[in-house]
Amino acid sequence: MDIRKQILNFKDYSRNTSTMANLKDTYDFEQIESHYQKEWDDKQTYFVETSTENSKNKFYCLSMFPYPSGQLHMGHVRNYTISDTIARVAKLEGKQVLHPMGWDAFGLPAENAAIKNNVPPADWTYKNIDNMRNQLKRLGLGVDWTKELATCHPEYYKWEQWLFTEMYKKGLVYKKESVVNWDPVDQTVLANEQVIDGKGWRSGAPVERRKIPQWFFKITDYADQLLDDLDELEHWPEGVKAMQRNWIGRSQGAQVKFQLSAADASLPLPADTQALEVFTTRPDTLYGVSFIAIAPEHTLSRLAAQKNADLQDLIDRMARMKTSEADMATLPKEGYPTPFTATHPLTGETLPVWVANYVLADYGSGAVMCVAAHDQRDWEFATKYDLPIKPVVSTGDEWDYTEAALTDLGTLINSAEFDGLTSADAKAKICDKLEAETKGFSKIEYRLRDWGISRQRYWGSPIPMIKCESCGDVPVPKEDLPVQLPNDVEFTGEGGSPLAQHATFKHVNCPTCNKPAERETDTFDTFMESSWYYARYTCPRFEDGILSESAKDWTPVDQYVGGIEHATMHLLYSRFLHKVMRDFGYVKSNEPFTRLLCQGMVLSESFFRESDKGEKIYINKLDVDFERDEKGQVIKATEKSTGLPVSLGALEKMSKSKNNGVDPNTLINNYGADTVRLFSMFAAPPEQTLEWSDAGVEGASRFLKRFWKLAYQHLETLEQTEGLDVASVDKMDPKAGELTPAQQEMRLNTHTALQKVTDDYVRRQSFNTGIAALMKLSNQIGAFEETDTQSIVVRHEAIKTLTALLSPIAPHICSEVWTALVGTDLMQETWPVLDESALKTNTITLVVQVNGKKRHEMQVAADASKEDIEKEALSNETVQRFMDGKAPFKVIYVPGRLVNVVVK
RNA sequence: GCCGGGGUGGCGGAACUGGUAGACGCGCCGGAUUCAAAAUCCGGUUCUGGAAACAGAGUGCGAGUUCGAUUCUCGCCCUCGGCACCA
Repeated sequence: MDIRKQILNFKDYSRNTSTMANLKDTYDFEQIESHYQKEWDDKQTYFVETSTENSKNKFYCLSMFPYPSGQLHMGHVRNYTISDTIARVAKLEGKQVLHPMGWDAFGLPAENAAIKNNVPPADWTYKNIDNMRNQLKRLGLGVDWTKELATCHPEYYKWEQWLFTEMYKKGLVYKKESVVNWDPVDQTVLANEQVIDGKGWRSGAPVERRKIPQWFFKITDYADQLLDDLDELEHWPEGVKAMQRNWIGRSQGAQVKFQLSAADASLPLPADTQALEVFTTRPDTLYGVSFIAIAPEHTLSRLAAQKNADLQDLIDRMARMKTSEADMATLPKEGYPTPFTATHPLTGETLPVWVANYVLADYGSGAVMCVAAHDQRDWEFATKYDLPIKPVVSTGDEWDYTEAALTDLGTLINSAEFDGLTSADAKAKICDKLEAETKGFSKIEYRLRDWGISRQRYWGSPIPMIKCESCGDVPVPKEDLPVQLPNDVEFTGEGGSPLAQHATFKHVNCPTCNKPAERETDTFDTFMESSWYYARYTCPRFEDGILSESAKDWTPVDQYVGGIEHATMHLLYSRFLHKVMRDFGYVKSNEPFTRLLCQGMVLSESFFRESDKGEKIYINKLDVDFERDEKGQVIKATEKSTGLPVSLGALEKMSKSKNNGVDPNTLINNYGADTVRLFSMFAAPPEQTLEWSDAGVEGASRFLKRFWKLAYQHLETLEQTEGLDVASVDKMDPKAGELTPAQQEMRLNTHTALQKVTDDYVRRQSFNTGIAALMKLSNQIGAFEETDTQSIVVRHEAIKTLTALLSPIAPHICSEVWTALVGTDLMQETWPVLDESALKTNTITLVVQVNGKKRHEMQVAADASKEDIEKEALSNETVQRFMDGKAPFKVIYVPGRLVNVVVK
């Protein structure tokens, strides 16, 4: 079980100079793939020493590590093929490539399996890891397995516990009450996904919101840095950066104080709630405030509910809601008036105080000032309850306030001495006035909330804190780390966390005063493990600290590849911990991931028929017969076993429940890893969704067979030519002597492809178009049938180039072809060198348009002058026909592209 | 609801900086090979009209900017991802 057992002994293999293998006449992927996978393992081809020296030319390529569910799925295949391709390109470019793999091994599924099958989570997880590692290896990934780590291993979580205690000492950790989903029947805390329609997934009981003390990281201390440093991330998708900016949600506004009074003498205001502090991003609309709204969980709401059964009902219903923002935002607006009023700080006006279900208790103070005229949510609420709508901003145009709120900025009206000011000026001036009268001040607020890291679960890293009656919260000292998870635990899914129920885990002596104390039984949020693993990969067995010097040299990650679903949380938390580790002196950079590629999901068609009860029964594609029309469109589908008609469902993310998953293992058995990799990379650009297609896989397989045959036939021709052998051809210069036009064209095609594929792989990361260019080159090589010596040399260059360029995608077949063609180890080779001279041509094709429509194509000399080109274009018969006898009004010439003749 | 993607032939996709819409692959159609089939090879394949040459239309919908828009702007529709305890 110990992952250190995975470390292999290194042998010193010299460069492979084995004698050239003759290719077999058929492509035997099984034999080739197992041979090279073994060879790479034996030679430790992908091992990299994470030394300072090597770091000067380093390339750290990382894919988001998988949760070890036990089954590799196509999403994994896609993710790891993308990162593997990028890593292999970098290796061919001569870089020191670190491409590690590990396991995000803590999480709910292991506990669920424990409850269901009575298997200890550790056993279940380690077994899954073994399975998945074997499956991953069959993909032929160029991964340095000596760097493997699993987050559930005590040697990993030890250091994260230690980091937590250091953060605690630096004041970055605090404890506060926070809401969880509570299942009153199972007496346990539920994750959001375990709450279905407001009910516990196992008990079916209505879930309650309950406040319990939990640990938080002060990520908000880093909010400005997290926001500002996004500008450094040139190679991140703009969309992801935008999502992070919105998530952090920095906004400039004002904190305004409203004095309260109680209208009902029997419900006096509590001593500590004589005023409400609200935050607004629109202080310019302060004169338009028509009411104040408070959250249902607010102290005043509960107070008011004592005299209002309907309000109490609303509060109860809200207490049964899930804690998610999406649920809150889609709720129809609902509220009740309270017997409290507020005084407008500037006008002295009396304003009603309402309870409103759209006010979030956890944001700010749980109260907002409502400007019905200029905020859409306030407007909806005001319209429903007939509250006043007071316009105080004008854009100069007429506005119908019975239709919607006017949310644009403008010029102030009905705002006393501020009338006529722009919204921007008014914001500042109103803040000044509030400040002068001590009724408010300007303030920056963030949407970002502190990161709650406590989970009431077993299968996570224990939070290393001890609660002592006399010393308070005491972090576990370094020498006592890690706080290990006990194995003797029972799983029932009831009664809360198994750790809290464990006989001895909880009971310890205080590290400070040695009196009996209680250990924290909550574990870390699993985002914790995934927020620093990339740094630990650089020194996974380092025993003297969280990170060795390697981490300074080998971070940041140069290329990170993973799913778009991690755009906000995982990436934000990682960026946060990276900055913390930087401030502690363990890494040097500001940001953990220099370049980010977010790959799309893998989708496939789903098929179903409806049962008598009207439920959808999903049927695997393999169990369906199809009838198609002459365009290949499915016109009829029936279930093989029953003959019943089957409906075509949507194109959906592969999942068990939709029965539309494709098993990578079966595919590798049938077609080989190279075909599966090729299809995954060819079928769509990496960041878009990928639609699975059996026919497409067949196509990828056919291409590899054609490629094989091309190489095989080339070698045959070569051997049959007198005076030639592979070794001599490989040393001959393809551009020596006069080339025939066909040979010149072949070289043009080869180097055009080389140029395009290099650009597609490296700059654009557009692998599908790169592969398309290679398929085109392959077709061109197939059409080049000359057999004279010079042509063989030209073809040799073409096939060698094709092999090298295809190798990051299909490494096994290319290794075998390369060995036969060149005799060296392709994995030790470098990227082909572009011959600029091969790209030169004498003539170019130009398009001639009339009024923007293509009407003619013409060949011109590459160095023809603008005048000559325009003259020739205008003299063309077709062009003249479309000019309809009129004189050209304007002629637009785009060099190398087109001539556009404009007539009126 | 808020934030961020996506929408192009029968299908997946290409067109990179506003300049030939449909590269490459799949499917389909025709042909070669075969006793036959599979496999393989060759040719065709956006739609409409036309025998063809050719013409017209066409990138989710509606407007706009431009000599020229899949690409830029504005307004919609559909769809996918995230929304803080799935990872």
